[in-house]
Amino acid sequence: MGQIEDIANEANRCTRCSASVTSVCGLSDLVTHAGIAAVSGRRFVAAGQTILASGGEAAVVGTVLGGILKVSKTLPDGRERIVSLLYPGDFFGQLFTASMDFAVEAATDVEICAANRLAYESVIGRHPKLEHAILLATSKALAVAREISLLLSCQTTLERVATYLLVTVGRRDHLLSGIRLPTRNSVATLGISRSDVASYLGTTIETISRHLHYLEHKGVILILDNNHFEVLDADRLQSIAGVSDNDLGLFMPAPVAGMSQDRHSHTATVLPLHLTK
Amino acid sequence: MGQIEDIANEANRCTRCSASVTSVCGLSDLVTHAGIAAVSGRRFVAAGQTILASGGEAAVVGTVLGGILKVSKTLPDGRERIVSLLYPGDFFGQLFTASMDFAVEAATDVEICAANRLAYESVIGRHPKLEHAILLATSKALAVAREISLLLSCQTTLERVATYLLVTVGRRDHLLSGIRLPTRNSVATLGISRSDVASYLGTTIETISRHLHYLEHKGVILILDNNHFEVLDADRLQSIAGVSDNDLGLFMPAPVAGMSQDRHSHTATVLPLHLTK
DNA sequence: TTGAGCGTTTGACTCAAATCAATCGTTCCC
DNA sequence: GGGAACGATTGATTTGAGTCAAACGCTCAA
Repeated sequence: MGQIEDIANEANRCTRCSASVTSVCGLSDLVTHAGIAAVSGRRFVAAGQTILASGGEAAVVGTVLGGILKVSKTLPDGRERIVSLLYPGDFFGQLFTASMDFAVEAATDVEICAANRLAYESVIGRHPKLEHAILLATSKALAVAREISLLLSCQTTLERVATYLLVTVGRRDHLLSGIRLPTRNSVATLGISRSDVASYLGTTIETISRHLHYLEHKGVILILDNNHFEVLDADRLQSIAGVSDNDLGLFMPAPVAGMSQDRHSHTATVLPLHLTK
Repeated sequence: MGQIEDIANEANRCTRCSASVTSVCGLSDLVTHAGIAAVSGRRFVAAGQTILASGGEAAVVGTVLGGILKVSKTLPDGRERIVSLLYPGDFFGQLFTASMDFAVEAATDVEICAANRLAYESVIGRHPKLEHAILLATSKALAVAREISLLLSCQTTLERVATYLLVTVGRRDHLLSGIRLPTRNSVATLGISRSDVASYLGTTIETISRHLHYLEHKGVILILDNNHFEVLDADRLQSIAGVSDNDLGLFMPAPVAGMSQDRHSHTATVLPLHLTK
């Protein structure tokens, strides 16, 4: 088999991958695809398993294909805080650092596409397009992390619970249709354990329980079971959450192509700071 | 003047810049330096001025040369929350997005090196090394943002104040010596207004005042004036803060070369990423 | 010198949410 | 069927920290 066929073959594994729509693998370039595919492999990880330990070696990086990963750190006093949740299409791991600042664990049973970090870095070195895609993904993760730190310090726990429900429903709608569904009656599936939700929202399971029942009592949601909640009044839920559509949108997955859509869309605009050198 | 001289001239403006040690401009490559210099210019901004408005056009990006910038968002109810503080050497602004997710304002009188965003992006497109440096900076900003969200949701306000003092002192020591000073008796200079500190730590000026006086009462610090605090017992302060050395280190500036030290620490000028898998 | 203006400190009060604790409901296994 | 194990709920209590308000101290200008 010739080199061209080799590349095409490897690349196919990526282009046919469901994650390539929203992940950093979503690149038009076949050669890049082949480069990633050559060092990557699919793996199943059971819920609760640690993929990368906080403070441990940053051995692998990769993409979530299915399930939910949590990025967390356990404090000296034993409490664990989840600083980020990663969904299918999200990149995980840390590049260009020897040791992990945070742990990466499976919040549910997950399927990942993983690569040796150094090998992946070498692919990045050969494919600027890939590095660009990763920069975009990292930039977005930064915006999300800052938005979360905003939520944590400014919102009440009720507002956080409401926001989480909205984001969860929004994510599902987003995945189903690509656009916001006209009907906003939707079911939020937690997916992760109640204690993980509590850790992510910086609160306790008791408080979450109270707020969920409060929201049901007010007729805003319907508790179907411990993991499923039907949103009856999305507008009311959003007004309780106190966040704008815009801010909610930050949490939604965005196709890689869309992230840089404005890059060449218009010519240079005027600089407000009136630049001279 | 020939082309070579032109490049050398432009590049000199960057290589001689004090920020190039810790900023994304810290690149060995003269051509890249020249590319950045060609689109960048120095600017003074008075304290309180807005450089980029939240939701506004992401018109410029750049590097802090002196002073402190704040990255913030004002909530619908009028309260402002600072999600990040940027010090000399830090990159500011958002790349590859049309509108700003957060505002960027001068917390003190600042000097910046700014560039039109689109022009800068085009430099990035021509210089993968620059994009790589920016990826490293963004990755670090992400780790810091997550660490902050950890502090906000897990630590008491007293712990946050203690952590802030430690980080402030540490940053000064860091800048002075490049390494940790043997003596840990140091003076923390707030630099920014008390209300900015409060906003950054997710608390109020009253609470900060109380905790500072509590720490003085306990003999851990000495209040010199409203902006200067001598740390008398750094170990005790750290045990009150309840954070590890490692976590504190995340907040310290790191030379760009050092950030990727595990990759090509030996030869800075060689083409990056020639690692085999 | 005086007083306006601003930021800081201090005190009193309130409240959201954590903590502690008991109960309930499942599931699963002997 | 019984009961251990686990998670979710509900209640009672405590507390950290925000809010409100008053007093203090400093700077600056008339």
